[in-house]
Amino acid sequence: MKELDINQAPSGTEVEYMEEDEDDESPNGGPAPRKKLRLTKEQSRLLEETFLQNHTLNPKEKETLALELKLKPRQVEVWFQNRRARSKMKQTEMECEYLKRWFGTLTEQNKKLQKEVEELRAIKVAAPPLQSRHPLPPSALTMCPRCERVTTTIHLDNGTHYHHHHLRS
DNA sequence: GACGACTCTGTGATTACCTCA
DNA sequence: AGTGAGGTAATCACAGAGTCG
Repeated sequence: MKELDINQAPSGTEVEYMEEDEDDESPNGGPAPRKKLRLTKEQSRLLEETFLQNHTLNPKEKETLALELKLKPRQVEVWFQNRRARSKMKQTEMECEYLKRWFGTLTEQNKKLQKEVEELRAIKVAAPPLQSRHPLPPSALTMCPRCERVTTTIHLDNGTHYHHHHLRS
């Protein structure tokens, strides 16, 4: 496993520590609490800019960028790992939100279609003699291009035909 | 207002494990 | 088959901002 102390920034860096304490050990001799490094705005900006161009770095690019940022290559590597992971998580969250909304509209559509099915059933029950003389072929159930609803075409004796919901409206 | 305790969020770092050359 | 490099996923740890009594 990689055994690098990445909490120890190279001397003379612009890395901001929250408090100045260069010791590796606490006064009582125990292990020093892990300090959290914060990148400067400029470091973050350059990292971000590089990330937008390419989400992964080859060893040469990593080395060059680390030199430019006055960070260890390992720190640059970690930054890119985290950046990839977190942008993927953000993307997944956005997709999740999208699917939720899509589910909502599909549910709405489903409700409307169920209602239409009920209406069609009602028509079928209300007009059995007409249907018995002129049984509806399956092709009579079509999508109306005008209102984008499922329609039943009703054929009359004089040759005209109507869509049921046009008659009702 | 200012304070301290607490919570939340963002992010640097670590670890375990996986994949591939 | 074994190995090392580099990736992801999960998690830890800390800083800083926000909130509240």
